[in-house]
Amino acid sequence: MSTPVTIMKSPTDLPLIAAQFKALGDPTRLELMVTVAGSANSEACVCDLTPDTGLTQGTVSHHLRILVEAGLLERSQRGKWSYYSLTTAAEKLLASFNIAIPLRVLKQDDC
Amino acid sequence: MSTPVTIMKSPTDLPLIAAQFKALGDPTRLELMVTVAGSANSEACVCDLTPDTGLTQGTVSHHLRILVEAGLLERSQRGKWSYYSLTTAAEKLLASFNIAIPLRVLKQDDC
DNA sequence: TACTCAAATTGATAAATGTCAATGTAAGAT
DNA sequence: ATCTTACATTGACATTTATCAATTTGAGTA
Repeated sequence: MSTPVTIMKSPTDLPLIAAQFKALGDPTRLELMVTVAGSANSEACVCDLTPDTGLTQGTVSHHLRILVEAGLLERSQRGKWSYYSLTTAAEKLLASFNIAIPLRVLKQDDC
Repeated sequence: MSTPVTIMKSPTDLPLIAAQFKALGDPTRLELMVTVAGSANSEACVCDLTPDTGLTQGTVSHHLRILVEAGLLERSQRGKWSYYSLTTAAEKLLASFNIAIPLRVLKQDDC
């Protein structure tokens, strides 16, 4: 009988994980993540995201870039627009915190 | 038949959660958390934690204070020593990331 | 081609952060 | 009472960060 075992991240992973935590450690960026997660098709463009924040478009682009570099958002350009969506890593991460992840993401059976 | 529902944090919680992420977003602090989690009785004193980091004792105390203020560590003084241990919030948080939480913490039935 | 719109990038600046050396504090030991 | 030991705090400093205003890039449009 196999007992459940904790899969432990190797110490090498810690800086990478810390980088993800750091990226989420800014209220604006966490709000961006939540907004993206709650958007139609789980994606949003900069013009959708900017007004909510009360910040400049350039600043929002900057935050989005940080989230992309942390592996939490993906960027896909269609026409003039850049659409940002959660990576699977980010979905798991936010879901484990019960942070505003729409049901669609969690109920994987009917997707 | 009830369908599983995501408990969504209210937007008000986001700054608090961001603060916890921020506290964990430093490699040194994340390493401190892991070391504490892996220590005997899941607690450690500053003198145990300092050498691993390669940092000054004062700096380590500083980081520990930040983790306490974020609600991730608890401090209990016994004699000359200050023992730091994970809060239950921190245990859940790290466990959801499978980060070096000893089995003892996870197998709640035999505690 | 020239124009428009969305987004990225640059440069500047004020604020926050991580770190150390030095000092302060408080509890046990001599 | 004096001395150690463990830890916290302070002050200083270099680096990083969040932000804006302004400019550039790049894709569609007239």
